[in-house]
Amino acid sequence: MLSKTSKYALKAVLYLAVNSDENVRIMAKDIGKPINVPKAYVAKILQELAKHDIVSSVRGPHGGFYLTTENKKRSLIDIVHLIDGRDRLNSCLLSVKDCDEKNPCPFHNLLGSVKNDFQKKLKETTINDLVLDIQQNKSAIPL
Amino acid sequence: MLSKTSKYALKAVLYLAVNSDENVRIMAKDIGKPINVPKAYVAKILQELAKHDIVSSVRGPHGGFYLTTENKKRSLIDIVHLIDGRDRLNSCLLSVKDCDEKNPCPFHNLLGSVKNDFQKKLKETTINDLVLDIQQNKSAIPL
DNA sequence: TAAAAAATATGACAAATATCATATAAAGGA
DNA sequence: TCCTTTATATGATATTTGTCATATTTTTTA
Repeated sequence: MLSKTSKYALKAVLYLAVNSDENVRIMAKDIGKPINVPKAYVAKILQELAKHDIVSSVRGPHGGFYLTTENKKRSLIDIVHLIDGRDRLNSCLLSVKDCDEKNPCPFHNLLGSVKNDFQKKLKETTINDLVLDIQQNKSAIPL
Repeated sequence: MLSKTSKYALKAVLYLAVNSDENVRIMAKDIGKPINVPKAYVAKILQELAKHDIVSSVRGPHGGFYLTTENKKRSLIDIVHLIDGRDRLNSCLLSVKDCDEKNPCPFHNLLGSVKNDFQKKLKETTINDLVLDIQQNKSAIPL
């Protein structure tokens, strides 16, 4: 449902959400370890995220990646859409070509609601929501 | 969530469920087209399914693949487990190492229920259930 | 203004997944 | 018994995805 890359992206963004802000930046090379993602790969992913304004970054000494308050308001689905494309989540779970509500494939009725739930949650949840959960001990880092 | 291969497997099995029985067999080469799966690949998948008794087969003239009434009673999850292995469905959606109910990762609370739903439905639904849906016009082939 | 520190851009390499091809074994019919 | 027809086993190739490396650009600071 989600590619490894977008899982990595979600973890990286959440890590930044918890540990960075406008004044505290984190370098790419320091992010891989705590979230269990190969560090060169996380760097590449962060670059992509920065390019699309999902995370912020500055170069040079004391630079790094960080999340602004604005950044933190984004919905999780933005991240997934950027990395995996919109189709991956939207398409029929069984990849049946002409499957939709009107003409459901046999798996559609069965799994359609699951898929909708999934999308809905990703859509409704912001990065900040997850940070709050962590702060209220409802869930735990490390990732 | 599901590999392409297990989607193909599900489609192939369903196709056989609808179109074959102990006396009516279908050759590998005739299955790919109607379900939109490369025909050499579907053959390979069917062999794997046959080896594990998810579909039945006979060789030689008038041979082919088919589903017995017993075969049709299987749950969909058996197919997925065989092809993708048990871990793929069970593991944390974000692949966080030590994530479980007791120590949920930030995505666990959010998406855990979706995953459970998904598994539950696959577990509870048999091939035959899907066939019935089709016969009652609740859903449609082609795949 | 030069040197150093960081992100950025690009692409090479590796691994996993999907696709295709072919030789072998079994079954049935002549 | 031999030929044909089919599945089976195996492996080669291609594609996609993930991983790693490096040269370039921008920013800061001395």
